[in-house]
Amino acid sequence: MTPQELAGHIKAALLGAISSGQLNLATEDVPTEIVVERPKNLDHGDWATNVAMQVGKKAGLNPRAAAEILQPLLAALPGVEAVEIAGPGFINLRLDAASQGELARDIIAKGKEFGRGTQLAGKKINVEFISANPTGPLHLGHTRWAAVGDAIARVLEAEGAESAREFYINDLGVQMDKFGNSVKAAALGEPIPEDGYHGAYIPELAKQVVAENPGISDLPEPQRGEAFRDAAYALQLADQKRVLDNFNTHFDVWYSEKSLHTSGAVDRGFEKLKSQGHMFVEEGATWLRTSDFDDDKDRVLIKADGALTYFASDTAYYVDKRNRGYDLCIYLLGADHHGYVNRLRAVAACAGDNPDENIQILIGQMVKMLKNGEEVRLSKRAGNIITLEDLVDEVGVDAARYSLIRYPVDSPLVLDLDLLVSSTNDNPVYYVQYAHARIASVVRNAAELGLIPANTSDWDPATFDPSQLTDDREGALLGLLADYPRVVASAAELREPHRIARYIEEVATSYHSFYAACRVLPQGDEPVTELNIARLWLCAATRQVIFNGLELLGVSAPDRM
RNA sequence: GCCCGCGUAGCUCAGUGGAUAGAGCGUCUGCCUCCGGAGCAGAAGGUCGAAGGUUCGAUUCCUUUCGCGGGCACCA
Repeated sequence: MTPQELAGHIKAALLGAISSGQLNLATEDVPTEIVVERPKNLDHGDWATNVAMQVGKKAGLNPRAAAEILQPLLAALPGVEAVEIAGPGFINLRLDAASQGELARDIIAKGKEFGRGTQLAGKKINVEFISANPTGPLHLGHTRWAAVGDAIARVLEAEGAESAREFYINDLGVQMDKFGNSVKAAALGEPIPEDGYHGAYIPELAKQVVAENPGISDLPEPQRGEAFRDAAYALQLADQKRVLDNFNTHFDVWYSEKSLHTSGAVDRGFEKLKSQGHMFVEEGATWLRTSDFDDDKDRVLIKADGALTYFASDTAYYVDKRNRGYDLCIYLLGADHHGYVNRLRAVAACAGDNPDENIQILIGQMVKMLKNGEEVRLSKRAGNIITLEDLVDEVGVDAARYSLIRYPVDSPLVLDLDLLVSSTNDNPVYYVQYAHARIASVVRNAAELGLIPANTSDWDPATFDPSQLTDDREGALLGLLADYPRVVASAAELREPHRIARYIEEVATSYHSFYAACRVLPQGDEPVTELNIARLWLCAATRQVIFNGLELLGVSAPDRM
């Protein structure tokens, strides 16, 4: 029995108590969602609910009295072994082994589908992240979002949303010209302009541009400058794509800022804003009255000299996303962009949307790398910025992704490289992957011994007797596995994939504990028992949950390490 | 000055109003004749920055305050 099913039963019991007159409560005072949780302390039971405390007051009873009315009704439920009232009015439920163990069968039947939900079914969500200038390698700040943004999209999809990962290419403006001029200068052997780009990748890029474009240095200006800029841009963007692909983050849409202007999207955006009545002209400039909606000042769209601001692109881009059919636009921005939150929300409001529904902006704090106890500041590739590739070179893709996703994004993150390459308990990614590999090994051995087919999809449900799983550690593990769908749902709702990571770490811990105490395979020439088989089902179910969880993080689940 | 985030064990950090506040590291004590010891079992370690408030109940929500980090543009 899953906690969701249990919650349904409890609600039915509650409604039953009302209709039979045992409980004097209006049906609209029945909570729509009954909270069923794993108690922190498992001595309290397998599951706990606080409904009695929620409805007690409304029913004119103290919480314990309300709990006492519900107690016999819950005790009569199939699969419920014991019901206790504790503390201020918690109702603690204990399931019998068979009912609790059924879950393993359910998990194996569902496979990769286990844990997926429908909370966001039918929603089209645009998740925009990284959006770096194509003028250099991706740095550590981008890297955090490369991992977390992708994981958020995966988690949203697990709850039924149709999500698109989108990369906004800032390919317009003076930065591009500075970049082009820097590459050109490097190619021509001239000093790179003071305000240009000085990373070590610039001369390399220059070499490549010249090699691929014979005669480019001999073009007349301004064609030469443009040719350098465009060629370097193409190479740099391709490099960003390559790096991200290698990082297991695959964008669905690469959206060019320049194309906003050439496609007429900017004009359409302005029309939209004008039609909503929030644009005005003052001192020769055209403004958007964002201060109508919580922004601290109005923003310029068209400068007095007729040039468009960057903010104009932002507004057009938002309107364009909505025109492309996204119900919700999520922006994942660095801490240095936090001043954008209110103005972007105001843009949504100015476009006639609901900022609480159609737009969401998440701010990620800074990332630092530590090596030998000191902050790493120098990159081989890019001089004084650390790149995504530097991190991957040091620790590999799995450890990099996992450790970036493992923490909530709103606190600054310090990655200790020495720890991330260590193969022990203190390195969470290996701890989790190890549990997965260990289970795979047990199942492999079982198949070799002829206990069970190698592939779980060939396992015969009739051979599984869940009532065999009576050990406390088996119960603890099963209860934890049952919680997985709820963890995925809350990770999706809160856009916090780190919850998945923390959860599968708990699963790994619980599994190791079970494994140490409960022998799975028969020893020596012992006969095969139903208990052996039941434990194999539990092992396979655990492996599936770890696998599914790692997949939502974009981290591999190896069968051998 | 104004805005945002963060203050939880010696360290790095979890904890979307619930029971005795958790994990890893570090320190200390145990466990390899058999399924992967990259593991397990246990001990010690806390005025949840501070003060008020809301609540049956606050680390969690609100106010004030102290400390730390980040941000303010007719830049991109």
